Amino acid sequence: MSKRKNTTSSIPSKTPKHWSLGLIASMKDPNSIIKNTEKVVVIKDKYPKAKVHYLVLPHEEINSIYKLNKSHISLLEEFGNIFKELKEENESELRAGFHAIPSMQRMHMHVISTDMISTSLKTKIHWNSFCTKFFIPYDELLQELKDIGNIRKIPSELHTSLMKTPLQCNQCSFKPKNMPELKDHLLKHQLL
DNA sequence: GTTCTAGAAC
DNA sequence: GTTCTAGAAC
Repeated sequence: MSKRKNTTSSIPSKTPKHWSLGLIASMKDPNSIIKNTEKVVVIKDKYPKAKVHYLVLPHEEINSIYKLNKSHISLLEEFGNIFKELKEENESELRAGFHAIPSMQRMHMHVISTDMISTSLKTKIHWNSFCTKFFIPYDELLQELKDIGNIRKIPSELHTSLMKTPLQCNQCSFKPKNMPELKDHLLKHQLL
């Protein structure tokens, strides 16, 4: 047996060329897939920010919510049906929505429980991505698509200010001074 | 999006 | 001295 090291040229890499393509790879990974229908795939978020955290993605190559038009309304209604199914299958209270400025390619809807208890929840940006207006609820996105036929981008200064929003508990009026204090506080809500 | 870690904050 | 945040990653 040769102990020769594997070279990069001899290993077919499963790693995407760029991190922003990671979801497109996960859509094909049987270990990640929760549901797979004609129009959409549901996968587990690789770095869940709460006890329950799924992503719903279309098979259609829609890069982001900013590529949507009125022809996609029926697809979005399918997203709503999937959300309803997931709520029926889970004990936890779930929310569905989209990040105003997503980091990963392929349009995706987050379905996430309100507990926000997870070791992968680490930074203020993580928190503010789900607990400020940076998180666009499913119903609001669908309504905007029906009303004006597309999704309007948020101004970059609004993005900056949302990410700098002081920490605020999503379940009460408590304003933690840092992330460890917030995470400790969230555990107390879980006991009630 | 995450990881790593310098240096700010405590 | 330790905890915590925030910017670079070729």
